[in-house]
Amino acid sequence: MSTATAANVQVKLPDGTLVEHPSDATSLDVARAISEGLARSVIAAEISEGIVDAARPLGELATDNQPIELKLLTSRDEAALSVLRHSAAHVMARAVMRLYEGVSLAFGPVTEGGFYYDFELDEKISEEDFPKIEAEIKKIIKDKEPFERFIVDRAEARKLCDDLDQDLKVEHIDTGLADQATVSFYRQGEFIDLCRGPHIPDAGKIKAIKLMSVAGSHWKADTAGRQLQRLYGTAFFDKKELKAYLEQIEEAKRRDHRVLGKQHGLFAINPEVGQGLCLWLPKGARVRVALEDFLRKELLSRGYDPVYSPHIGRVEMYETSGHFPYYRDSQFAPLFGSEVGAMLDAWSQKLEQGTIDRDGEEKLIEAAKVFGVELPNYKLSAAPEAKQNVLHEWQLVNERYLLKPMNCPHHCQIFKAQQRSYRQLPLRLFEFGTVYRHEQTGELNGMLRVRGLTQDDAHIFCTADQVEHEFRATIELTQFVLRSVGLDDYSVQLSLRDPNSDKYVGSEQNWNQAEGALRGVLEQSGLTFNEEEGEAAFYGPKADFMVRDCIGRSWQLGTVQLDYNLPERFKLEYNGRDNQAHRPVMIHRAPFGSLERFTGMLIEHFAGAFPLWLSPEQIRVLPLSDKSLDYAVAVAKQLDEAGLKVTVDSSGGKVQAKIRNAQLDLVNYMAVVGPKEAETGMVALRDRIDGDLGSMPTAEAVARLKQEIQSRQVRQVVQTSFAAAAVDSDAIGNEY
RNA sequence: GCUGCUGUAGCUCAGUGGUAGAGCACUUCCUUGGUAAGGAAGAGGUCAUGGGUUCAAGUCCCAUCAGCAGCUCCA
Repeated sequence: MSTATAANVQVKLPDGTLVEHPSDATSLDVARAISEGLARSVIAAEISEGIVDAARPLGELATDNQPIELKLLTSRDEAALSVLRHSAAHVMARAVMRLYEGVSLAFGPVTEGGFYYDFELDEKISEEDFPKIEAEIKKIIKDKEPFERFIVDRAEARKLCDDLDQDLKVEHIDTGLADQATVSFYRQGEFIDLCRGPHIPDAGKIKAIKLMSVAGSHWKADTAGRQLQRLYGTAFFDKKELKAYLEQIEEAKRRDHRVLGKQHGLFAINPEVGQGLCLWLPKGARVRVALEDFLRKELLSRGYDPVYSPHIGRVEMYETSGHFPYYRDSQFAPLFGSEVGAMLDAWSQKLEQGTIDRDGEEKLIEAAKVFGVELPNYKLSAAPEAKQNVLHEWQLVNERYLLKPMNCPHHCQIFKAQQRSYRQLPLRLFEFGTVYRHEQTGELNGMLRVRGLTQDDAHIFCTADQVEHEFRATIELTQFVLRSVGLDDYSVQLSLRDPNSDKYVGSEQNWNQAEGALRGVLEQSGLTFNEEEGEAAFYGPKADFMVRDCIGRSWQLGTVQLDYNLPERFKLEYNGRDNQAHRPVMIHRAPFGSLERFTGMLIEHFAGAFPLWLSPEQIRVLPLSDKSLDYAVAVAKQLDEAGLKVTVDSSGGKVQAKIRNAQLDLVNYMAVVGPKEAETGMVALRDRIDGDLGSMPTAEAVARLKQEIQSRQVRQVVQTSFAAAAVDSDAIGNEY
């Protein structure tokens, strides 16, 4: 029985104590009743419905007669950082509006590392303007004005935004918020913004804030829509955390795989070869070979069969799979057996888009004749679809090829190439398959996003009963692979379809079955995973591994995808125990994702200093002087025969210089050899991390290195961690 | 693809409309050494490409190409 009256509310604190306050009291009052110091440090409050302003009257928060379960959030709570940052976005927007004329506000949400606010204004903001904006921000913070929340109905809100000349907000009230009866605003001094909140009690809580960058963006993410300016910033509860964050950014820059890749001769991309086409230089290729050999051996021992497929395939096959029409814009244009092919292709597309008239068609028919192509069945009066069919008939006979954009259709054809029995299932086909995708120029990024990439691809064909076991096995394989390269911090994102979108193919039943199977295995696995609607591939749900590297950045690496659709489209069948034809289920999986992206990520993760088993140069022999060069070469031969990646430094300098160069080249071990070693058949081993290890027989050095390689030991030169950096930006939704 | 910024020696970068620069790397010579830089000399440039303005363009303007950041996208 609650003792709360209409004028009082009961509050239950996390330790279980019950306190009673007047219903117009706020979380700040609750804190004040405990201690003044707590009241000063309260940022926001958490109740069962989510995070709310510490300044909200408790009476508004009570849903029924039950006590409010209230947790006071201070700077120590992770969720409080998002509240702070969103409030910082308001402060920044306020400063910008004070300094510039005609600022139209868009959205100002929290991001992983900070916050941004999108503005529409005529004047271009540049980084040179940051000091004056930051100065204005400091003034606002110094005034310690409170954030005040108020609620109005939609019509009133629309008028308020209109009066404030905030046309983007007006548009949003008319469209995005059309179903809301009332909306909330926050006022801070002269600054009023349509906002769901929550906010910090006053701007004085922002102890460290910095503008980071300015960039273009689009209103509601529509590239055809209005162009906005996006101002990025970050904020923290104290200056030390900001400093640590800025250091992390610097560290990330130092680890940039494009810089390290060039510096250490790992890979190159140049415009003469083509945008997004990666050249693996010898040292980078050695890393790749180590990864490939490792995975190939592992897959062979786990019941996979190696296969190979060509780099091009007929367009019709990709039409069957559904990829060709779906990804038309991000594929390289089809290759044609005849020059007229491209013309017919463009012709067909114009028919589809309705961008051709009778005159144009007649010209094209004439042009086709010039190429010797007669189209007697092409009737000008026919429907566009019928005309397309005529063109398509010609295209069927006169082959069109696509640079292979994915391996799945080929592997489906390999499944089909032989009669299949349930006894052969699961059939696991793997290939380091190189595929080509015409990614937009703006997407390209070193090795991380390229136009030609090699997937460590495999497709498992199995019965519905085997799905769960196979899915579990691929999850385990991925975990094993990640562990082997020293990546231990990861979670899984389960990507599901958006039931309201028409982007997805296949039956409702198949989708439910597939999604249920993935969820079930993940639940049993004990892995932490989150579900994302609308992130699935068009043919099936997927589980992606989100991996955190050693400086706290998150990467999407390995993927496992379930697919009931391609087997259907390719009419794949196996003969069951019942002697009936059955349709197999298909699992797509790639623990690395692509060799390019994975290697690029590893370069950044290890800052270019690969663990011994992946290292392109495991040991370098350093002769003390030319007098010891012959012995050095003999030692190198011994190391090479033992299977180690070894080089000799035959340059003329002093051994100190050779050591320095080897250290800078990130060679794992150095074998210093002089007259003393030559006499006794020894090497003076030096570790790049621990330094001089003393003299030992060459065989002992070999054994030591072989052991480290075999155990795939990961010894990082640089181990850094930045606790303060990342915030889960989904943890709080401050935008409508 | 869109917006903005950038493009000078192999690399990192200086360079005021008036003779193209530095450090590292490279080549040659000297030095022959014991755990993070020995010394000297030399070579290396269509200043991204194409136009334009100007007596004169690496420098100012335009276009193209490429890179970077962000947006959008990622089978």
